[in-house]
Amino acid sequence: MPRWKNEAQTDDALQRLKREAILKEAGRAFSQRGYHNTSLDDVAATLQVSKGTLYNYVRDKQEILFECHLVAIEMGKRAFKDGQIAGTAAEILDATLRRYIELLTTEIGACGVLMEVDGLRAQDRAVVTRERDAFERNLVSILRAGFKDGSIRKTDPKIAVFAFMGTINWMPRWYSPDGRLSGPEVARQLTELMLHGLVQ
Amino acid sequence: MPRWKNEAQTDDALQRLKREAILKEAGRAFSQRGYHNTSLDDVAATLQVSKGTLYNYVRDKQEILFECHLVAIEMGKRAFKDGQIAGTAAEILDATLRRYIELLTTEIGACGVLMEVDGLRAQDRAVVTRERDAFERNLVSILRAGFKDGSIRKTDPKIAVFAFMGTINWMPRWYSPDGRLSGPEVARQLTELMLHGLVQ
Amino acid sequence: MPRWKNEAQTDDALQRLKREAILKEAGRAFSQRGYHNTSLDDVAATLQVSKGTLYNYVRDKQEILFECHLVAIEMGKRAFKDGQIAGTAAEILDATLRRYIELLTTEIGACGVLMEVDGLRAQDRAVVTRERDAFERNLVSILRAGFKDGSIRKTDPKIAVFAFMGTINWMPRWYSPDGRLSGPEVARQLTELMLHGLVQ
Amino acid sequence: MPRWKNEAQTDDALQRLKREAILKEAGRAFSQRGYHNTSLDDVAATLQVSKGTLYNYVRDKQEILFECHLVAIEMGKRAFKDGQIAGTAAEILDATLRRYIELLTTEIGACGVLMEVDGLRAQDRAVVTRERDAFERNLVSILRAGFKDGSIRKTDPKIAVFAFMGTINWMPRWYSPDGRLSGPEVARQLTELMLHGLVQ
DNA sequence: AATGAATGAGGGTTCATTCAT
DNA sequence: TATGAATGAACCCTCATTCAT
Repeated sequence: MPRWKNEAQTDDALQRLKREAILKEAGRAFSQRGYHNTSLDDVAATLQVSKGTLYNYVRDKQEILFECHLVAIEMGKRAFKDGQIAGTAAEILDATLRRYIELLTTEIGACGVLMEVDGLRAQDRAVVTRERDAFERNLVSILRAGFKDGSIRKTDPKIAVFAFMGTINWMPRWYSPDGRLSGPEVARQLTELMLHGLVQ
Repeated sequence: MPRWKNEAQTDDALQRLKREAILKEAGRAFSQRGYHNTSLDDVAATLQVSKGTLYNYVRDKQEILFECHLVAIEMGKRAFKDGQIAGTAAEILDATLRRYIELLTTEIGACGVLMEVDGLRAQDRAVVTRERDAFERNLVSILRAGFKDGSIRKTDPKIAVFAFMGTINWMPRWYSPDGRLSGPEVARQLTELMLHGLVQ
Repeated sequence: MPRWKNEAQTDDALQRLKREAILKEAGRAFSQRGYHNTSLDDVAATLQVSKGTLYNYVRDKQEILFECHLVAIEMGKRAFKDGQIAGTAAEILDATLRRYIELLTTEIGACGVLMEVDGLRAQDRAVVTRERDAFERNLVSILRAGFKDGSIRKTDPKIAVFAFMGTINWMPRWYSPDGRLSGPEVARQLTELMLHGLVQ
Repeated sequence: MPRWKNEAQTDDALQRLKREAILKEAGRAFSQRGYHNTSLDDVAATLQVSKGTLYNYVRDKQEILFECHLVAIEMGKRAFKDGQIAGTAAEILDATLRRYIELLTTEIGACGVLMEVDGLRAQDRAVVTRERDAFERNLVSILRAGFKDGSIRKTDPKIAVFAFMGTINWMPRWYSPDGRLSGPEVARQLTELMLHGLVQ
């Protein structure tokens, strides 16, 4: 008689809810301790469920990892959509990054696994790599637009993207939903840092 | 008859060279694939040596990890020393970060393990944590000095440090010594990004 | 579908029974072939179980060893309690030793590891050493009482205790529950030998 | 340039001396810490010799063990010879056991391995078993003679022999040449205990 | 659907043994 | 002969995964 954190009405919705609970908790644990430092025993224990039960909802550990990547990928796509405002490239970049970080903070578990690519099944890895490349290309596009419209300083766009990704992927190591700063606040500050730097 | 990549003159130097070769290759592998994704079999195979041989030079896997941390820590200390130039806090920060990145690029393997703290022996972890905290406090100090002398914009110093660390720790995932950009060039660009941002 | 030698009614009792079965078989093997000559593969194979299964019931090999020691220690304490009869020191010694041997023969596996102290975890070794010293001191006390009440010949008490311990610790090498002599019979004969010697 | 404890004149004698030094030290270590708890690294280190050097003098670790057994076996034979005095069976037994213990104390290392039979090569084990059986049969013969001539109480002779062996084989765990009691003194006391017991 | 026992592959570590120098 | 580096087999232990109930 497991104790799932959430309850739902229909049988089908219940199914999905349980699966989500597993993905969420696993993602959280992966983010904090790392994928390989987290055993499914840990995850099951936190959910007050037996380990075997997990396999009723997910195929294997790799699938969990893949799903976490998908969540982050989805957020990236969403951020680009929401960032399509009218304005200079710099303003679009600002809106996009801020939105991305805001979304990540709502489910911090998902994005802490972005560095875990080797753990993925080959075919899943292909998907993730493709999406991540697309994400980075999109960022580069915004940068190039900024070079053109003069709103962004000319720098090596790849380096800039790497700096973004590093800053963002490092978040799970220090951000906590219960911490001093709210998600949107963190998003605001990080984005400002990345766009305007420290020197005045 | 193993084939070590490097050769040396004296016996003693050879010993040290082999140990360094192991640390270097292991660090490189840890950086690229993660600590837990890298078996000592892999490391040994790359060095064309049997796994048992590794144990003539290192005590265990945890020691390798610790040594990698030590290298990065040493680089951090060195960066602070070399960054003690005359000038504003912003100039000092610039010099320090740039130097730090320059050093890291010379031995990129070492810094990719900075996120692997759980794998360390308890006593080693204490050392690493203490040093990392000192490193971050030092950065915060520079920032505060910059707030005072007016050379640095007032921002949350902790967030800024987290942004730095993320940017830097992400480097092993994309930087390659054989790549398009040299270490110093990467150092210059990343530092400029962090200090001056993207918006002009 | 492993085949445990014993079956039990309740689930909980089954758990304990399996653990006991492991400890018993391991103790038996340790006694006959020595701690280091016995791999957990051997133990698992004898129990017709995979090696991994053992770890559902015991933490590690050292714990098994420690538990064996505990059994023997417990028997020693029990022997002293049961030996507290009214009578001369010689009679008490006789009752105590006989009881000790009787108990040991009921679980011969346990006492064959008494010489394996180096394999123990440091903290467990401290316990075992403390208890063994207490056991030997108790025996010496009985001897000294015998010197006083005249029931025991004056001899070096430490040597006498060493002789006891040797005689007893050697038992696993020759005693078998299925052998010619029953446990109590062996206890009677050994005790008489130790107390009265061979010469008439 | 190894440092052997002993020096010798001829080349051949030197050879044998070195071999003996290895056997002695190994036997000592085996006795104190057990066969499997002693690595050849330990032995080599104590002799201030490299591990590889050992293999110039002994075939392998098993041979060392076998040689230790042989030494003890030889002592047993010698004890029987020297114990062939005129007198009752009890007196012969006394002389034999005392002599045996005296001899063992001169090279305490050798006898501490008597319980390590599983480590032996099959063919060596056959030799050792045969000799040990002969030794025990010889003791039983003396006992039976004592039953006849009335000098020894009628007891189960096998049990008595097991008691002897246990007492003797346990010696390496507590006897030290530098200890409070000399070898002959220990021999005297142990023998008296075994023959006359504790009760007066 | 939930359980938890069982499994087996994989990795870290030790150490006896070999071998080129 | 002495060395010590290298090897590989053996063992302990973890953990993702399966399966009978």
